[in-house]
Amino acid sequence: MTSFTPGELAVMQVLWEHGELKPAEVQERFPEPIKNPALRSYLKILVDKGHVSRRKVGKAFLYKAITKRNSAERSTLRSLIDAYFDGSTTNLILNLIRREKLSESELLELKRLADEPNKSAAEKKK
Amino acid sequence: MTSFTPGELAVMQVLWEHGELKPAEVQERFPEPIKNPALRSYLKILVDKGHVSRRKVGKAFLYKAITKRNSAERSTLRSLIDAYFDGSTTNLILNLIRREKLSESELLELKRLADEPNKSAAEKKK
DNA sequence: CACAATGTGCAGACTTTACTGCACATCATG
DNA sequence: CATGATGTGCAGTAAAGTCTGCACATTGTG
Repeated sequence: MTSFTPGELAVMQVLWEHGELKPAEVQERFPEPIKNPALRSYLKILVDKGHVSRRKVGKAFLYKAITKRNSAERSTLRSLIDAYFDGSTTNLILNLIRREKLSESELLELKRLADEPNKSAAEKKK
Repeated sequence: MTSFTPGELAVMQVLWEHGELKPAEVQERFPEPIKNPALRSYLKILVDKGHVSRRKVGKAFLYKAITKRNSAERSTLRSLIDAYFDGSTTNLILNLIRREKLSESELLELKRLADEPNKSAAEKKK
């Protein structure tokens, strides 16, 4: 059950996007201003929990995400669906479609996917 | 920005589903076993935050959700979409459709909705 | 009235998150 | 080798979230 606090998630986002970084580099790319020690505190927590690895390069450490973005995304979606959509992904999809005004191309894409579910499933891993 | 802690959310779920309840009734319907004082502690927090109202009936209080399920659902979805789908609801929809194997009837419902977006959009607002 | 059953108010304790501060380590370079 | 820039380790504070304990209030029934 992969779940992150807001602070942890923000750090993971940066690492997912940029790969292997030093603390100061994560700090620069952080969505809001954050002090270096605060940022390092998050990194330590994530390393302790096993979501991030680090290796020494020169005098500093490089940090890298171990937990994949896709995995975190799925487990977050899972709990949202359980909490609000009776555990049914289809309920969520229908709800979103009803709520959203989709552009022409988006509708076409949807119809294409709806028409060819097996094909899209097959090409998931290329 | 409506957001709940796990404990608060569990209480809200019970109230959303069952309407107006006494603490002991919420306790009975709670997803896991929970002691009465712990449960009441959650109720108090939710009342203090304005998400739940209560009124005295006999010697006890009846608790009722003020914040609507729909509203909490939306703001949770919003942060999930911002965190994992570039802020695009359509990205989420496409991702879900690609990931999910849908049944025949679900596909038909999807196609129907995709074909008549204006109708469903029109009857929502106004 | 007495009393058990049911409920309430409230003061906490314990845990997890979120952050701060500072002394010490490494290293290029003048 | 002295120094300043850059990093690290670690202790500690503060606030939020979770949960407990217990004294007191209300009500139905004998």
